[in-house]
Amino acid sequence: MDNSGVAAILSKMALLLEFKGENPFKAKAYERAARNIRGLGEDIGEMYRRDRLSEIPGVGGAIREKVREILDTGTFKAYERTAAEVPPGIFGILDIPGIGPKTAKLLYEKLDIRSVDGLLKAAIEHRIRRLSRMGPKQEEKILRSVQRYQSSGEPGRTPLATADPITEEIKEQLRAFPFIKKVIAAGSIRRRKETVKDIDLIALSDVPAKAMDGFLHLQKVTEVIEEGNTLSSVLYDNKIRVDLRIVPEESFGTLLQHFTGSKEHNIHLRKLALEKGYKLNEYGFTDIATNVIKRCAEEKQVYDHLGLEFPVPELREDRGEIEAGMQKRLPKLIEVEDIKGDLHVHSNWSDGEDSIEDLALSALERGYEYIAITDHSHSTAIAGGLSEKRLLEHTKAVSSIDEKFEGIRLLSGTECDIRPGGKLDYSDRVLQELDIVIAAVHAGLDQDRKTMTKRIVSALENEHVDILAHPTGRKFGKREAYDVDMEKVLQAALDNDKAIEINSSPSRLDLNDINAGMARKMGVWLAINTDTHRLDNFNNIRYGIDVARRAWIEPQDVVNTRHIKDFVSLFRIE
DNA sequence: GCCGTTTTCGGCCCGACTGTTTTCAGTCG
Repeated sequence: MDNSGVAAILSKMALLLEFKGENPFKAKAYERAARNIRGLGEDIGEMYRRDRLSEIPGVGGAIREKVREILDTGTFKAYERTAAEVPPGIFGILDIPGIGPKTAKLLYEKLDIRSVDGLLKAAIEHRIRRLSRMGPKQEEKILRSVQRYQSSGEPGRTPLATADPITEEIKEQLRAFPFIKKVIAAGSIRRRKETVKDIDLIALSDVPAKAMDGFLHLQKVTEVIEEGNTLSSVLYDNKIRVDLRIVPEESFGTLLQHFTGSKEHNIHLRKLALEKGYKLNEYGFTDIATNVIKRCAEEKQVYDHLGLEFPVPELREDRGEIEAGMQKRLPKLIEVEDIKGDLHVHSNWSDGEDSIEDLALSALERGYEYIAITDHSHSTAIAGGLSEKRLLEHTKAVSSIDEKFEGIRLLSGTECDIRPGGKLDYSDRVLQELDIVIAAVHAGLDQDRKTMTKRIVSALENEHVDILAHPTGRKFGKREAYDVDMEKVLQAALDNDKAIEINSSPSRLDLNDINAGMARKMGVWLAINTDTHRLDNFNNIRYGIDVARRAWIEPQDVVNTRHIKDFVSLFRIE
């Protein structure tokens, strides 16, 4: 089982403990352990084998034993015992926004509500309002929340690339109001997380009431979820929840810091503040001895006050950035401008829309020094994969077009299928003619972990392969990553001097931030590519860079930050 | 259940908003 599988069971245990009303700190302990395992840059199974589970923060003696049990048996006895005591539908109920463990417990004990459907029925029949602490408004709120939950399938997270334009649209409208001085996105959007639950905005205004009113009446607001003086929350365009907080100028920095999160980062920061004698909240530092409040207009002052180097938002996940900040050893992260070329580009020779000439021109305009034209191989027939004969014609075409362009080097390449048995789609004789060979899995995705791992590793052992593309195959909303031992794959890449791709396509982002972080720690080369199929796809590089930054990646970790001269010598291209 | 440069026991981040409440519990981030 992989890290997220182990974390999922521990999270469910936390929910069960909360539901049962046990010591809330015990539930929190399970949740914390789950979170840290999920965000671990190492394979949990490997840590178990090396007897290093106790190194994980939040994993003490008891949870360590449970993790061992999960890895050995797929579950643990205490969980099975606890889960057997409650109806399985409880997890669905707890998933509904606004319903927490206390409410779920009340509904179960008093009304025998065991599922989301049962909850809906009880709300319609007005049985909920009669319970203590409930009332008509609560009942109505639950009803709406259930209906929204059922109509959207699940509360769901929105891919960052979908949320970005919506955020810009709202910011633009808010900025048009004369009484709003400044609007900035905080939360997971600012941390550039791959998916976001909601859009967090903070705004400066001298007339908060007017600002809030303007927000609540934006044209595409479909529902007001919460309404307050400093904080309101709406459903925007029936798609995504948007929170707006109006903040005073003198505390802007502290508030921005607070609302950027992550929650885990903030908790750690506040503990640190307490150790130094301050209570930290979104308004500033309160000196516990004197009760004097220090507010920060600039975000950096918050970190300065604690003696920390400033961590960019992408780092704020409590994955070591606070410790590194204390030692002033934060990484100097890669930026979009560091990218000098794109190594994964499709032309109209296969399933791309544009000619090689147009791709070259567009890349040149972006200031790139090189791109590799990597059309599909023949197994991917649905994408117009090239036969060996066509590939050789393709290669000739690339070099003749290359001669026409000054200032950019066109590299001949392929995105070559790794067949189910591990063989490549082209013979070595053909592959050796190419400048860049990308290997990738496109079909036969349901192989078991061992077979898939062996398949990919054998491709990495081929001397002509340069890069492994989209290493886990996941696509948002379409399919999960296939089962593969990422640590073994990365080790094979390291042993054979291959690069691993961070695919910037917004539906892929593969590697993700956790796996990319693992690759970086192991010292594996990375390539950040767009997998362009249409000229404007080149812009997606931003999203690959986001992933890389969240993985603490610096320019020197990435092969395509090299200038052309260094790049061709690194890949031994003539 | 975890954790410790005041602690191996007694804490565990902090506040806004809502609804049902005459002072607060539950949920969320």
